[in-house]
Amino acid sequence: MQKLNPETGAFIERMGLLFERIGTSRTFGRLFGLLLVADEPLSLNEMTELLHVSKASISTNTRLCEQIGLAQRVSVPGDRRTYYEMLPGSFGHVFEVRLALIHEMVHLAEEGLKAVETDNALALKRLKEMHDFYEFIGSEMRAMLARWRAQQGDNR
Amino acid sequence: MQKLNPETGAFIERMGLLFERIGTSRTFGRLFGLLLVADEPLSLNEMTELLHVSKASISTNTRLCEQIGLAQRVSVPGDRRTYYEMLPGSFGHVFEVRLALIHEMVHLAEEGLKAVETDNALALKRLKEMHDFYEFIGSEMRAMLARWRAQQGDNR
DNA sequence: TGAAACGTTTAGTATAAACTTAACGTACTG
DNA sequence: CAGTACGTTAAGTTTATACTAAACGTTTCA
Repeated sequence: MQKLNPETGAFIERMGLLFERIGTSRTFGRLFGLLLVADEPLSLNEMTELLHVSKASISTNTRLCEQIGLAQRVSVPGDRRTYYEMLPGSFGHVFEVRLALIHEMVHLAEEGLKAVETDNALALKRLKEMHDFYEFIGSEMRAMLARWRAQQGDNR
Repeated sequence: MQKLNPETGAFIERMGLLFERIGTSRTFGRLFGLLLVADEPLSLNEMTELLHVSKASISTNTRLCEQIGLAQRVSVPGDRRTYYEMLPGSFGHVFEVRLALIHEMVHLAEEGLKAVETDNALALKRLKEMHDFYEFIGSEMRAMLARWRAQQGDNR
């Protein structure tokens, strides 16, 4: 992967913008996009050149990718560079981060129910709605993810 | 609602921090938290005092709440202030914003499939996974939300 | 042993987001 | 008609985030 065709470059930029909207940095999204379309594991220098981003930034973001479980390091005998490669199932990992937030919403709603005055019927009603909503959504989403993974396992 | 008890204040702060993590401003999250626990519609001045935030910021954020469909304006005859009140079903609205992002992911995956070289089997495989994943998750989530709403409707 | 390659870390910088202050327009009220 | 209340808008400031440049430590090789 010495060079990107223009369409692929555009795809990577859009990944950057979209990931920015879901709370990561633009560079992180671009990097994830690059790893997604790579035809082979990439070294830090390659990523630096393809994305026109500093070595330091790539180093930080690749390690972040690895920690989250989106990419893995690949080593080659007789080569001291470290290559990175996207892992299958990454999208599920991205999704799990959202699931964790949903569960925090459930807990927070419980805190709220304990916090408000007992005669504040409006607040109690709304907090109960919040609690029930996120509990419902959270458990459904977890089940959904499990179904996806089972289905993926079958397709191997 | 002249004053907040300390626990409710803590709840509001946690709402601020949690909403910050899902991409809004901290103040927006606090405001949403305040509207959630309010025992009556609140005026701009009340919100300013309860949250210790400037009038300008409250004005901006209440209008944002209204646009998204989280709150509604309430007017009182013989009173020229505007009051705001949280709407039931707000959590579903918050959720719909996420759904829109999922659909963008599907589109972006399609762009990617058109962009990469046809002999890049790895990229094609990953982009297909991305596409199928978000399509699956997106349609399931939409169905889930519809189920929630139907169930809520029954409980009225 | 000295030089080069590689990746990390640190220090400094740029930028975007969101706040406050203050000015403003409009509409009531005495 | 002057003064006040209310909400919006505009200008300026603050802050956090994420970048780059550069120094660094380690390893490899001539």
